[in-house]
Amino acid sequence: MPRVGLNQQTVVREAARLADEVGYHQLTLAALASRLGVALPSLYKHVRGADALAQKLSALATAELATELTSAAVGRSGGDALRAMADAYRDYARRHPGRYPATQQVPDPTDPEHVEAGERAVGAIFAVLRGYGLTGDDAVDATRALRSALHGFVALEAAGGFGLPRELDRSYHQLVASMDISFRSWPVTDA
Amino acid sequence: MPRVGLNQQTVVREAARLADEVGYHQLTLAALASRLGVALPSLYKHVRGADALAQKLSALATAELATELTSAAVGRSGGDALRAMADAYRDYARRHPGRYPATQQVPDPTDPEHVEAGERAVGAIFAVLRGYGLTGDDAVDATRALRSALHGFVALEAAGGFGLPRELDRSYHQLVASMDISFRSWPVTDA
DNA sequence: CCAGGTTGGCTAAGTAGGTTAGCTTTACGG
DNA sequence: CCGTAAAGCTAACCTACTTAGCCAACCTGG
Repeated sequence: MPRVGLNQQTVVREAARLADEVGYHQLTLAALASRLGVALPSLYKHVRGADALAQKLSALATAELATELTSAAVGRSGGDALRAMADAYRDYARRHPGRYPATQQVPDPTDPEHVEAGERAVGAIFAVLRGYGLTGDDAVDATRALRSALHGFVALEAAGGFGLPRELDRSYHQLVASMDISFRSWPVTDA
Repeated sequence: MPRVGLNQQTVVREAARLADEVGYHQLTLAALASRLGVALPSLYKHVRGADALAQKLSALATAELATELTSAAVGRSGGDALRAMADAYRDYARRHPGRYPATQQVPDPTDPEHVEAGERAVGAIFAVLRGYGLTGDDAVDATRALRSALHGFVALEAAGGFGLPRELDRSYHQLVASMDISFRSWPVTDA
């Protein structure tokens, strides 16, 4: 039996590729093993099981997303940064339909890289909002609002929840523009 | 073998209850059958399988949500209606953590009740936005924006994606208030 | 250069969930 | 009160995940 030479990184990377092809929920250890040219139980030498693989995939995708959000915003500020980051967010979700859902898994506290990736992602959003002069509780609320809007749109779009795919770009731009306006006069109520 | 006297409605209703208790993804035909006091394959006399059950559950939950959204908005208009509907939306998702995810499934075109429920739900949102003077493409964009914001928040909240659950009410109210402001000056860009 | 030990691969076997086939028996309508 | 539609059953099989335990390939040190 010739060795294939896998390690955890190659396994998780291939899982990401496979997920993008067949969909997050169709990612299966059996398919992954056959793709890697190995019998299914061999995967257990590299990942502790299906749940652990999903967690590692989440760490990978979250790190990628954080990086793309960060670099989209670099050198910009205000509405400019917001639009660039929002476009990068949706773009990532569409280019990686299998990885994106993994980013919604809450980071495994025992995996420092995962935790760091999560912090980097929300940190990128936080930084953009600081450009609007938002800090403290206001920044927390605004971050949650922005994450909600972006994730909600992207999730509904991916699920086909908007019916006909026509004019989705325009709808998204309106949504982002409306958040821009809101952030300029945040907080929007004194509650 | 005494008959239990099931029919499709009782099966789907019990599935909804079970889903709320154990979670949407933990809903299993085996658990449902044992809950109904029946052997697993007997369920196939009432639903065509696990996928069909999920679809019927979606129809049920969508209809419930549509009804609650509609009655929250009745007799109100503008920001008042928006806030009432938004509260009803989040409230439904929290009271029914197992049914809510089912509402995101796109309606089965071959199930008239399901289709009607979906139309009623987005119709309720549409009606509130007409109170802002929005029609045509603007109303489409605004509806998508509102659905994105509400679903995004509720999904992230349910997933524990916001970290500590502190001050979530305040964050939600800010989000809704910001949408209210945006809708008053919609469209928000001429793109 | 070969002798270990480590480890990556394997097969076999078991669990859980879903599905189909086909039988039995209840319950109801004529 | 008989015949039949259908509600329930058991048995069997498929896919997916997991664990146990074996074997061989690779690396390292003597």
